[in-house]
Amino acid sequence: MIRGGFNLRIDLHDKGMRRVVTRVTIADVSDALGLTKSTVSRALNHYPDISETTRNRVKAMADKMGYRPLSHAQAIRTGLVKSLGLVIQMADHDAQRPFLAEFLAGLSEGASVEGFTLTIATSNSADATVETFRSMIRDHKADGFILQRTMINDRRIELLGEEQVPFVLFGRADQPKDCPSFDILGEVAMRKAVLHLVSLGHRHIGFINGGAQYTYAPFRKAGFLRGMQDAGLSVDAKYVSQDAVTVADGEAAAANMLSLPMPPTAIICAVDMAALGVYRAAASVGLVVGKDISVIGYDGVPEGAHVSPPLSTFAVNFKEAGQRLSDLLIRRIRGAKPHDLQETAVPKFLNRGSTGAGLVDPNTSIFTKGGNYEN
Amino acid sequence: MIRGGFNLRIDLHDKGMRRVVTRVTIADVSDALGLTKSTVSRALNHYPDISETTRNRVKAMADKMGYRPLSHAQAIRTGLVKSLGLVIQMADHDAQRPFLAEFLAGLSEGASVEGFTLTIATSNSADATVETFRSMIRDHKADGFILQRTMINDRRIELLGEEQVPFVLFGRADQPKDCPSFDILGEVAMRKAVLHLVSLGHRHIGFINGGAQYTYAPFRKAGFLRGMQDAGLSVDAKYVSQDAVTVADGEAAAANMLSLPMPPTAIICAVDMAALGVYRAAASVGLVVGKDISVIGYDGVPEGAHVSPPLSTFAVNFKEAGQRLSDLLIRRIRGAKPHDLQETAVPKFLNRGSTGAGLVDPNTSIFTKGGNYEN
DNA sequence: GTTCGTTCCGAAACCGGTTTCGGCAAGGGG
DNA sequence: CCCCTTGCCGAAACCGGTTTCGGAACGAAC
Repeated sequence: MIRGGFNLRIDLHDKGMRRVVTRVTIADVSDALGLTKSTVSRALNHYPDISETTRNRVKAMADKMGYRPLSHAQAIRTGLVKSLGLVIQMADHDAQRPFLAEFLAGLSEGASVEGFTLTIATSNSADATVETFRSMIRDHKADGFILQRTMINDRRIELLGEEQVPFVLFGRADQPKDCPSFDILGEVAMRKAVLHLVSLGHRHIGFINGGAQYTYAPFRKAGFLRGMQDAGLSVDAKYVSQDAVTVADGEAAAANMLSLPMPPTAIICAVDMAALGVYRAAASVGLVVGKDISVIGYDGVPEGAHVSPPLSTFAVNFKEAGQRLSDLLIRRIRGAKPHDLQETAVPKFLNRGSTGAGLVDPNTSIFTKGGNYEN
Repeated sequence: MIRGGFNLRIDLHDKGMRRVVTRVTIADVSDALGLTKSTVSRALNHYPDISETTRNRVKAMADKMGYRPLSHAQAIRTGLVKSLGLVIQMADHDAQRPFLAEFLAGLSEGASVEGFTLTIATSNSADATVETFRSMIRDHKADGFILQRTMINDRRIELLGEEQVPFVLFGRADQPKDCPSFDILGEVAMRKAVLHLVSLGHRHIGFINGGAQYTYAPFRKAGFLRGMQDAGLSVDAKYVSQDAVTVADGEAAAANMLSLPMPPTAIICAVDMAALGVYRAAASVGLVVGKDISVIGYDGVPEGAHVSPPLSTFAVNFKEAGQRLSDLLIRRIRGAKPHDLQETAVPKFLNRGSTGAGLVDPNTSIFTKGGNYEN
């Protein structure tokens, strides 16, 4: 069996003399200084029993010689591979897919700041996802994991909890598990959407919620209800629909609402793809979006910018999310308490033209109370 | 400094006795068999100096005990970390972004079959990309790299060549460097697009090429020219445009062509985003796509399915591409010759409605010769 | 002038594997 | 019967780091 790897290279300097060029190791550094490996190691790892003078000499020599510890060599003793794991579960309706690149960019940036890398895997089903996690944990491919698309009764949380592996959620856990997390406050967006429509004169507002298995759904619905309440409007169950994540889902749900005796003049969707379905339902009954009916989505998918009129929606900053998640996870790996590792952000409203005046004179203010959902 | 990592866990079995559960190592296996570590290692790694009997005993015991070698422990001796590297350079116009998930899925699948994982990083510029590669090579984060979006005079190829690091191209190299690669034959698609339009009666066909810095551009243009030649049509330089990768680029290029004395009745775009720009240019001069003017794109971006009429285009199977690339790269890492590691595939035409009859009676055949571009 | 406590570093074990080297036993040829 | 392969495995070094342990040197306290 031949020695592989490209850190062992042949150099053709010295008049054709083949010379094996190997990387500079900790022993090279210690030899150059007349110290031992252990001293150099401790000096570089901030052990307290190394004098400041020695530490400085070591540091100087180390980067003069271009020494960089090999993370997988460190790993075998420390148990830390300096890598963050991400398992991407493929789903056709996944609205996050267009943003995967940005999300990864954020994760990667956040990780590289602390010298971590990103190890990713994909899977095709929930079962496969759990198996992939098991395998990555068993082989210690990462020191911790990022879980996107938090679900209700999430098996990943269960598994990682049992195995005592650090993780961080993109989203919020349904149970009060006190998990490290970063979440976008969809409820704030949904409430804003309601108030925006109300200010345009709408009074009959429908709501099409997203995937029922995700924890975001109850939050977004709560935001919608809160907005309606703040506007002093009552909510009829017929104007509220569930579990629409695709264009077809959205179209069906909207077709239903639009066939009611008193159809809504505006529809808010918890996900953009459903909102694009509303466009189709509207078109098929001869309604012009932005005029006869107002639509507001959530996610900021690129398709929304190319329909007519462009879909007003709430854009999520996935790059920032990724960056924050990496940071939180690394701190978790280093021992921080979950309670100190919970952050949230607010999505940005993109007012692009799919909303128009409602039936009521916009000047008729009906606001009765404030509420703490603002921002 | 405290021992980190989650492979060292506390188990609370045995009536509250805290017991340290450590993973099963090669020494555990050899002890259980009364053999030495070295024998077990060689047995599992197909060394020829181990008897078949012993090898079978070792294998049986190893998976009875659930032994799995730690890849980073192996790495320090073998120099192989069993990981494939991918550096994603972010660019606003990147048409591959919507397909990143599929691409990663393919890469991940292809990698995991051989026990490899995927290590990814992102960068914001060409310079940053090169620096990221340098850093990943220096720290040996991967045994080889996948290079997507092959460019003309690609600095990544240069660097990886110098450093003698295995890599594989998604696309073809401009110079005859004999690199391992997987590529989609855009030229076949472009030729098909021409012949399709010609069969509909079009005689004045414009071509808007994609990013000039990418190696795909000359190929796609060649395919267009070949199609025109095969159809016996001459090509006027005014009907050929370069370097359009965004909607705005495509719109500008199309506006130009449409303002010519004899505007084209059909336009082929090397990238979908440019084709979406053609839609806009057409609309602004009152032309209806699919009727007054035909448009064909390339890539299969999701936005194309949501415009009206849906954009006819060529879809690339990114998942397959990723899977093939992983396979080729792993074989390269294991020593296969670059010459044996070159594959291609053909994109699939999605005839969705953005093309219509041209000015000439479709029954008037003008085909004179075949050519070897078919498929 | 001991004794004791610090400060700081070296020696050596260790992590979990792989690889080299050598040697024992069995078998074949002379 | 001896020698020389050949097959097969053990012993030990090795990979590049980290961590434990112990002790030398020094100053302060008694």
